[in-house]
Amino acid sequence: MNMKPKGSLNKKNDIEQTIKRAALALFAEKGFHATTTRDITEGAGVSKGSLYWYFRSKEDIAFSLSSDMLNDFLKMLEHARDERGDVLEKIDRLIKKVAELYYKEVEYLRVLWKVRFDRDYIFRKEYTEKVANYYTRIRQAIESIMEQGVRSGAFRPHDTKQMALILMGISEGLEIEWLENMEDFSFSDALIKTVGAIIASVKK
Amino acid sequence: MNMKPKGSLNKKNDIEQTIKRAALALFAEKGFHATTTRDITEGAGVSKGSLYWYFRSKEDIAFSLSSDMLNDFLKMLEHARDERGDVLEKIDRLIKKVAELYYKEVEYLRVLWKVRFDRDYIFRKEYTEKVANYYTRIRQAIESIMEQGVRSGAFRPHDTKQMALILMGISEGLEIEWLENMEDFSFSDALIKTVGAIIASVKK
Amino acid sequence: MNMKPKGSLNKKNDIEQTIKRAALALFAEKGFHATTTRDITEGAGVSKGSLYWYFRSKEDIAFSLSSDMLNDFLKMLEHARDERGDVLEKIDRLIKKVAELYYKEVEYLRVLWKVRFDRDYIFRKEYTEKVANYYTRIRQAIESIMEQGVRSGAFRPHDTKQMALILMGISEGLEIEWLENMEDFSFSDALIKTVGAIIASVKK
Amino acid sequence: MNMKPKGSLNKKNDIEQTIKRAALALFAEKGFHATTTRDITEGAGVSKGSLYWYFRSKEDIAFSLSSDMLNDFLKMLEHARDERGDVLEKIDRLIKKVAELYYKEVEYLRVLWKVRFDRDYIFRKEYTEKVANYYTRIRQAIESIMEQGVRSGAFRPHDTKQMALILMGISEGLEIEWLENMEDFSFSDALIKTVGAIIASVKK
DNA sequence: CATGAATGAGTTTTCATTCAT
DNA sequence: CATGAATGAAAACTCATTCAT
Repeated sequence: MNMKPKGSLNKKNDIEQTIKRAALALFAEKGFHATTTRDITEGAGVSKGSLYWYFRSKEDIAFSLSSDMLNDFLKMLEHARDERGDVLEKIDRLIKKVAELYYKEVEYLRVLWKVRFDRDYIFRKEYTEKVANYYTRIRQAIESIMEQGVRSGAFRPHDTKQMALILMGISEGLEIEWLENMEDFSFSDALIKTVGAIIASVKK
Repeated sequence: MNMKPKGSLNKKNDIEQTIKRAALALFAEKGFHATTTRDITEGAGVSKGSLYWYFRSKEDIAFSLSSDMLNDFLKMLEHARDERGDVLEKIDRLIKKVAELYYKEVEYLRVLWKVRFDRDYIFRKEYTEKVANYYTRIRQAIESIMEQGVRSGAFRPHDTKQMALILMGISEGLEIEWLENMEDFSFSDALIKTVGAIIASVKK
Repeated sequence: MNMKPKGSLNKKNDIEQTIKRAALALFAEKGFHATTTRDITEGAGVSKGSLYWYFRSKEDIAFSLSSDMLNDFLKMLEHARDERGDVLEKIDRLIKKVAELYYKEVEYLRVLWKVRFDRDYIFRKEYTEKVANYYTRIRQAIESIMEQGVRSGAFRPHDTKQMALILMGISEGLEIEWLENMEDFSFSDALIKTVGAIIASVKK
Repeated sequence: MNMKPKGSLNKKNDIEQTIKRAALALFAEKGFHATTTRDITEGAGVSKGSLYWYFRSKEDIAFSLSSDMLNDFLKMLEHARDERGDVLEKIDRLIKKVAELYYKEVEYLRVLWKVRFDRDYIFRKEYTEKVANYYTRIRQAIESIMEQGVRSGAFRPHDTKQMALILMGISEGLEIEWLENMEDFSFSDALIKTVGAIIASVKK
């Protein structure tokens, strides 16, 4: 017994993953526009036909990559939100996890940024909305955590939506500076320090 | 009185400016890639030939726009740096001015971001280096101001380069959130609050 | 029997050849500059994409055609050079073969001339050098044959390089006059007569 | 008295000549297509407007240059034809004069060749016919000289048209080789030697 | 006469996507 | 499923020529 029941499925996933890996590296390095489908197929060692068998379009690959990362990130946040325990500790843990994820997935991060301001051009509406949705849910998760803080008495009442946007902004801005000054800038230090200062300002 | 001094000179600048204005709006809306030279010439009401009479390439227009904004921003910072007076007050004034500039020139800001992560693809080396230079000088100006604070005893000694990168990151992150959530997010409030918190953390 | 060995391979060559044939006729008639890629694709009944699948550029097609002809010509000369036997007979045979080739490939000849004096403009360095190389090797082959004549005692010692250039010049000049006065000028007669007279002048 | 009655006319000719000189150098170096009207105006230090005041088109300049050279050449031939005296001496003198002219006007020669095989593309019909006419008259003049030789009993009867085309061809072929191998090829030597050999073959 | 800004038709080339094999 | 040849719309850019000043 013990037959491989999903041989072909695995193979399918293999090729799909190979394509994504190649595209990830290329998008991260050169961006979406500068990367041609030819670059991707050559990088992945597959044919044009295969690329279009597994993905509807170049855009689809980019969306898939973006989605993976945003999904991971969102899950992390929602998990933190749903977790019980002290808000301050929760935030501490979260920051560390976020930094960890970013350090591990720099290429994904790069792709996210390369794509971000051209979203409307790169993705069709269907996708753009999904991406926008991720960002909304990310913000909402952060908002919830801040609300938990307020409810628990750790923070004094404040405009939690505004605070969530600020916290997102901080994280994003530090990401950018980190990606452009990797040698002499520690993202995790900066994030801890900066978020710390902000949180301090709403502490009771 | 009040005669127009030089008809033809004005006309020249007129067309150049018209092209830049049209490109600004288009780049801000659709980004560099999605904007065709045809879009620009139609938007400006000029011919292809005129576009290429005043600019060497589409890239050249984008660079010119980016440059304008970065220049203004850099001047503001360097002016603050060279100004005498209390560091804290200086920073307060600066923040207000920056916010003012951004509110006035949202389109420029948008173009800057639309172009930022594709720089290497959009601009050739010659230009990329110039742009990179602007960012370096911007960081250095911020650094200088922080050093002034340390020397004057307002701040305790700290890694001013890191701090400058953090401050840039904060401003940038808030810009992004502002550009994407304009209705319910006040860039200037957020900037004041966030920078305030960070500065507080290095105050003596 | 007589089956077509490889369908798809043939097809590939078919299109490539069709493009070359169309370009040959057009270049010969109108020259390189007056022929647009559109002319070629329409003439060949293929799409723009196909043209650029088989050739890197319009220039590449012109080079390919030039190369074919120069190659044939060079081979003919080098074969004559390497052949044993009496020099005078060798030259006689060669002249006949050259004339034969030209009569058969008038269009190629025309393209060669249409392209010759704009080489530097039409071809980039990479190609120009290859073309220049052909001409050098052609001259050297002729030179070798003349040296054989001197060594064998058929010709008296003379500047063989100069002689080679003269012989090339004669052939080329007669080609030109022939191409422009085809009705009332026999290239092969003229070549036999003229080369005969020159050869006579170095005979012992 | 002694007023300059044709001041402006001279000036007119001056500019015209300046433009032609600049175009001559450029066409000789880069050819007709690679030379833009901008190159010419910059080379001549005049405005676009001036160029088009003195010449109807770029083509017109090229025609004017070609025409000058062909005219000089034709005059030389027709003068020789009309001159009395021994045919052989006449031919000797002519060859020397032709060589002299070519050595003096290499740039003109280059332009003539750069333009020759693209004539139909560069010149409109009106001009092409004029150029073709020059070549016809050149051939006819040579033909006449050969006929003189036959009539005077110096040459034996032969197809003088064919001979004229051969002589033109020889001259042209040697020109080409000379232009492409100037360092180690003497056009005048080669012409004397080659024409000598041909003429010898029709001598009685 | 002189200027040079303005024109726009026309050119080569790219590249995401398809589909017959 | 896999291949890669074939497609053609679309893009950036050039440049001879004109004409208002």
